[in-house]
Amino acid sequence: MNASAKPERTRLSAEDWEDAALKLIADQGVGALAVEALARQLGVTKGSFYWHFRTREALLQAALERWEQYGEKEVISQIEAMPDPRARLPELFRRVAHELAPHRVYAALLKALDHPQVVPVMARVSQRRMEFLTTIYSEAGLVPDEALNRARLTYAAYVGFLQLNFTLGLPRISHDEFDAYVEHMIRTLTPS
Amino acid sequence: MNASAKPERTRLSAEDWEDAALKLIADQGVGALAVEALARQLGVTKGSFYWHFRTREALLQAALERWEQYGEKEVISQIEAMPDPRARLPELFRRVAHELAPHRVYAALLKALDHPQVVPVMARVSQRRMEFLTTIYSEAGLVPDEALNRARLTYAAYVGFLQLNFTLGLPRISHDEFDAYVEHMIRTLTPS
DNA sequence: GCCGATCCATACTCGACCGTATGGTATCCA
DNA sequence: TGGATACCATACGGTCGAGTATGGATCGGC
Repeated sequence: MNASAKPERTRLSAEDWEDAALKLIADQGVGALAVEALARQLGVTKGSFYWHFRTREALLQAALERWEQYGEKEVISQIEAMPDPRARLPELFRRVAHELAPHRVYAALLKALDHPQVVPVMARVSQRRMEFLTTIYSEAGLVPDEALNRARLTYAAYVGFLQLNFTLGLPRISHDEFDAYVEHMIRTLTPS
Repeated sequence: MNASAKPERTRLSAEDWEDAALKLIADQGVGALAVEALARQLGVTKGSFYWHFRTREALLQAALERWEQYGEKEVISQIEAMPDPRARLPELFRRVAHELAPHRVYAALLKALDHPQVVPVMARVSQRRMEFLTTIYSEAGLVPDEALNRARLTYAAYVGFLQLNFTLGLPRISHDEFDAYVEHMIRTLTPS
C-alpha cells in the first residue's frame, strides 16, 4: 500500500522494527519477513537494520517475544471479573468472535509451525489459553476431565476456524451467518 | 531418513517425482520442496528432473492434483454405506481419529495457505468434506441450518486439532487420553 | 560549537536455488 | 544391430536475500 509515503523523519528504534515485523508477519506471514523489504517499508536501508539487530533471526525472536508480551491479559482479566461463572463462556465466545485484528498474528504464526523459533512461543501461548478455558469450564460446572476435553475441543475449533475462514477463503461467510454460527457454537459447546 | 539407501535401479517416472514431492511436503512442508534436494533424495541430479517437468511450479501442481485425486473416497463411500444414519457420525469420528498418515499432507498444506497454488486445492478438498459432513448431520436429524453450522464446527475442530497436536507438540497427549477426547467429542458434537 | 555516540547509506561478498545448455548412457524396437 | 528415443550427468548463468565493511550524517551533552 504505502510504499514510502510516511512523513516520519524521526530515527528508528529496535521497537519500531519489531512492530513493523509483526505487521508484516500478520499481512504476509513469517516467510515474508525479509530485512531489505522491511527496510524499504520503513524508508531506510539494511544499514539501519544491522545496527539494531545482529541478524534476521534476532529480529524474529524479539518480535515474537514482544507479541507474546502484549498478550490477552485484558480479555482474561475482564472475563474473570464477571460474577456469574455460567455467563463467562458466552461472553468470551462473543468477544473473541467479534475482534479480528488480534487474531491475525496468531493465524500467521499457525502457518509457521515448521519454524523452530515460533514453536515454543505458540506452545506457551496456546497452553496458557487452554488452561484458562479449562478453568472457565470447570467453574461452569464440568468435572475436571470433561472441562479439559471441552477446552481442547473449543480451542481446536477456534484454531481451525482461523485457518479455514481467515487464511483459506472458504465460501466467504456473511456477517449474519457468522453470528448464527457463533450462537450455534455457544449452544453446543456450553454446558446447559 | 534413507538418504540414498534405496536399491532402485529402475529409471524414474514423473509419478515417482510426484510421490517423492508429497512425501517431502508431508515431512518438511511445501517450503522445503526444492528440486536439487529432491534429486539427491532420489539418487539422481537436476538433469533428470527437468526432463520430466518444465519447472518446480509444475511439479508442485502435479503433486497437488495427484494428492487431491487419491482423496477420501473410500472413507466416504464406506460411511455412506452404513444403514443407520445416527451411527455414521461416531464411526466417522473414530475412523478419522485413528488414522495418522492421511492427515499429514493435509496438515502440511494447511501451513502453506499463503501459497497461491495450494489455496484452490485446499478450498476444493475442504469444501467437499464439509458438504459431506453437512449431509451426514442432516441425515442424523438436524435441520439444514443446524447441520451446516455443526459441520463447520466439527471440521474446524478437526483442522485445529491437526495444528495443535500434529504440528505444534502441545503437552503430548497420551493414547488413552486421546481416546477419551474422541469420545468426549462424539458426545458433544453428535445430536443426542 | 565540538566530539563521541548513535543511526543510516553504499557497496560489496557469499550461499542457496532455479533454470539452461549440452553431451552421455541406457533402452526399445524395426 | 544400429539408431531413435527416453532418461540422466555436468557445468554454467542468473537471481534473491542474508550478512559485512566502511564511511557519512545526525544527535546529545559539555
